[in-house]
Amino acid sequence: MDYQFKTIEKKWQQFWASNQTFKVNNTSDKPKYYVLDMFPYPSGAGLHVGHPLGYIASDVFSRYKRLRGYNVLHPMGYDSFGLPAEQYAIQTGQHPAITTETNIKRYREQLDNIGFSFDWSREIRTSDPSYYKWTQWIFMQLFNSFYNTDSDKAESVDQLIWIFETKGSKGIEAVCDEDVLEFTAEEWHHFSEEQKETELLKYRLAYLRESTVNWCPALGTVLANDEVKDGVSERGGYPVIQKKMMQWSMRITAYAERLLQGLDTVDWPEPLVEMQRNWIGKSIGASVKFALADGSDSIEVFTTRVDTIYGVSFLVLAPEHDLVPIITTNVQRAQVENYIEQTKKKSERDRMADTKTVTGAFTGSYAMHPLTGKQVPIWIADYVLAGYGTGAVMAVPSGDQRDYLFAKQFHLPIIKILDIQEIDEEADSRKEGVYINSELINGLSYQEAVSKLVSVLEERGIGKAKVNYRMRDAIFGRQRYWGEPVPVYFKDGLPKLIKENELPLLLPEVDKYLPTESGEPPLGRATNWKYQGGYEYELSTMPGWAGSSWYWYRYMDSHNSEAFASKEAIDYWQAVDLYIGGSEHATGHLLYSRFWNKFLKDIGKVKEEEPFQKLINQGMIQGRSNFVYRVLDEHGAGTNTFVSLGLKDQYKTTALHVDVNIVNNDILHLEKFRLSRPEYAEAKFILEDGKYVCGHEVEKMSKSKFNVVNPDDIIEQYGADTLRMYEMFLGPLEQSKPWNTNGIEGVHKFLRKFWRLFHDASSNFSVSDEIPTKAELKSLHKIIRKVEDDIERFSFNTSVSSFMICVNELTDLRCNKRAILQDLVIVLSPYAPHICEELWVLLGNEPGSLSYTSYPVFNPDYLIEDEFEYPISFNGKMRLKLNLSLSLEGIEIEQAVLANEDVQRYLDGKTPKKVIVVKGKIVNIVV
RNA sequence: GCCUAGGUGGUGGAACUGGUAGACACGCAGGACUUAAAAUCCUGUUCGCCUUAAAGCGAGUGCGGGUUCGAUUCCCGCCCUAGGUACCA
Repeated sequence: MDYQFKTIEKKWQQFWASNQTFKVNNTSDKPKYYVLDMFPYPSGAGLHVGHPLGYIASDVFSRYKRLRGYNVLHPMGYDSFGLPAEQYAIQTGQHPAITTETNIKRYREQLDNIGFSFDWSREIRTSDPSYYKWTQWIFMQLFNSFYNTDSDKAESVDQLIWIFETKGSKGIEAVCDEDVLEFTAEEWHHFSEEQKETELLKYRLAYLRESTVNWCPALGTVLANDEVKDGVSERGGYPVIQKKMMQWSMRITAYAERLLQGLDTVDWPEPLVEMQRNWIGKSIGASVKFALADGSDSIEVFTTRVDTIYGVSFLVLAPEHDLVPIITTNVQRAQVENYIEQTKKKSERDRMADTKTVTGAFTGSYAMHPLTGKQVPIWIADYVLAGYGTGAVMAVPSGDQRDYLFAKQFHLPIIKILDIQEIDEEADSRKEGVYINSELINGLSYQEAVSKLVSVLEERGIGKAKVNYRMRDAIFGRQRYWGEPVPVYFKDGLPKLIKENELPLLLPEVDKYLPTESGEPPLGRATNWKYQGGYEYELSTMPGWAGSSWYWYRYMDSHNSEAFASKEAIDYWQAVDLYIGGSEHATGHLLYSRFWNKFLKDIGKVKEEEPFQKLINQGMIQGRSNFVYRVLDEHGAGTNTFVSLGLKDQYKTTALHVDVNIVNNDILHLEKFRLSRPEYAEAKFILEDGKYVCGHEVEKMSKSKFNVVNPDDIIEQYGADTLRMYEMFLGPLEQSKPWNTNGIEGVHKFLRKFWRLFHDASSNFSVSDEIPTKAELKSLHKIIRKVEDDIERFSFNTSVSSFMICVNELTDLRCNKRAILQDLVIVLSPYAPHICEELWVLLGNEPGSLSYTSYPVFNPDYLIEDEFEYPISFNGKMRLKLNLSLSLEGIEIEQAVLANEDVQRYLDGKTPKKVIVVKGKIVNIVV
């Protein structure tokens, strides 16, 4: 029989499903191995060929690990809460749950077509109440916890209450808001219930806080940064301003140091670790208080360069800083208010990105320099961000470039503070030389100055050494419908948890998925949605990252109704051994997940400090768009004539995207093009060599660019095994690359050639039991070792090439020996499981046993060589090759090479200056 | 702007630890088989120069420099592209 991939693939997919071949138990004699993919958001567009890349890699790896004797957990599910379904609901009125269900069905069909070895009995969906019940439960634990910096872990708020009751707030070691009260145990007892709750909220890990959001007054809603383009809403183009709002937040900053330390213990790509380090942004410095000149208040700044304090010539506050309205003088008020208005229109990213234009406003007030007592003016500027540090900086123009530009722009003094500083053109941030113009530290070096200053500041109570993190607490509320409801109601304006046995708090029905007329989130539309019939529920929902911050535990025990996963399951599976996903999650999902994981560990629910031991980023598959060129007439209007790429320069044209699915190797299928749209029915073409050649460009894969390639179409034409191998063949897993179906023929041909090894000229199955030759064994053992090495270092593309080489060799050797082919089937099976299952059974093995057989043992004896073809180079340029025995040592090789007449011809009578011999590698002759 | 990664033939890529640049494929060109097509197989294919041919010469891994007997690989500077930048997931 020919290679009938359609029949074979359907057959084995059904076999795996009905026999539950990949169902895995939470107990086994084998060592465990947990392979996890970042689960997908089921979008309406379905899977495109970019999505399965990581899944195929992890599937190859999982299948390989099974062959290596591991009990492999390899699950899949859906991150099914999210904005797109809600946008669609807004437009169509369709309930997001229905859209989501449809999309998931489609995803599942598409995933099934590819032949993954997932254990589908463990499937999860974050939007399913049986799942989000536990997301809400974790929220409740966070609400009920505070971070004890003494024990360095989260502890129960009951514990905190006990401390307050017995000792008051004095000496409390906890991460909390800045405005906490100081009180004695006695005072605490006299607090009203309301005062107590207000105070406790300042310590809870899930708490309410005022934070800035993109507010679109016209739409009456908060927008994601994604939905804001150039300061206006993407939908409708309405103005967007920055507005403060009470929001649920997560005190992730409490975990900053542990999140940083943990990075040293995981096996992640270094760039990703670096991104997380930068995100956490630990900086060691000092906080310094600058008293206002009138003595009414003080401004606290954080600086990493306390040594430059004598170079301070002004202070800069973020425009949002609380003190700004208070200290602004009447003379300056109009100017300051105007500046604040301007700032509100800019997003934080715009403010950071624009370093060219220097803007700011003078408040009219002055602060006192804490050491010299001199007056320094207080300005506001948008390069200072309210959310970072204290929202105020001491400006040192001689040492900081932004301060330098600011000082130049507004004619503020620039004070030189180090003898080596060169500040004619720009700021000089070096820490070398000795200090000048710096009273206490004149003549000292950097190290000496820092320690002296810190002790002086501490002594005088105006500053102290401080560690600052760039990372901010994570906003946890979304003014959206399609997310987990927050299990909180309000009593007397204070948040209270619902009872645990009332979980899940179900998402209520609403008439529309829009904010209410009064600007409340969509949940405000739910009728009769009140706790115990009277209390207001929290109307915002949880963010997208809530459900994905713990999901790997749910897979361990996905049907458990008593706990998010049983203790036994958690103890057995421990951490994820291999996690594959995109690097776009570097600082979002991966940081929040680590945070929740650490929290769950603190409260004794899980064992691991770090949830993902090894992590691999798969690159993004970009689209490869094709273009046709429409000829323009003399008025610049489009005609119905299209000119081929090579001739387009002779005409005035516009490029139009054309569906890549009607283009083959950049040649347009003319009939399909005419049929693609009514207006193209009569299209005329100017061809080159009888063909229409399309232009191409690499862009994001998206519907609007007509460059989306659906895996189903590829599978229909070539089969799942071809798709799997081709995705791996495309290039290194970690690298981003454009999808181009052009090369797929080669992989498909390979599989057919592989199939033919097992069949005679008339397509009958035919293998022999003869003893293999040395050459055949060499070919087999090369591939056994190569695939082993490649999979262990996640270099899947090079394996595919090697398979091709191996099959080419065996074809040349006319090898159809069972002793070779049976092992080759096992080695190839992680990549192309369907064809291998079929051949495995044809070879006389038990159906389904291939997945759990053993990977062949590599024997190096078959690869030993006694000769090597040495490349002989002259001055590093390879000129010829010489076959020499590998038993020869350096000097013998040199003699043999120099004795060669071709070498002598190249030398042309000259004596070589030097001969470099690397045994088994190369000979280089320097002339 | 900042953080991170990448740039090698017409195309995807290989070269794993500083040692033969372009493996393996696609495409293209030529050929075999076939009534024909599909399928399959064979040969060639980095560019330029020279040559009837064999062979030979020169350049070449984004650009400019450096280290080295030898650099796609290491160092310095620059250009371009992609991802992230806290409410897309």
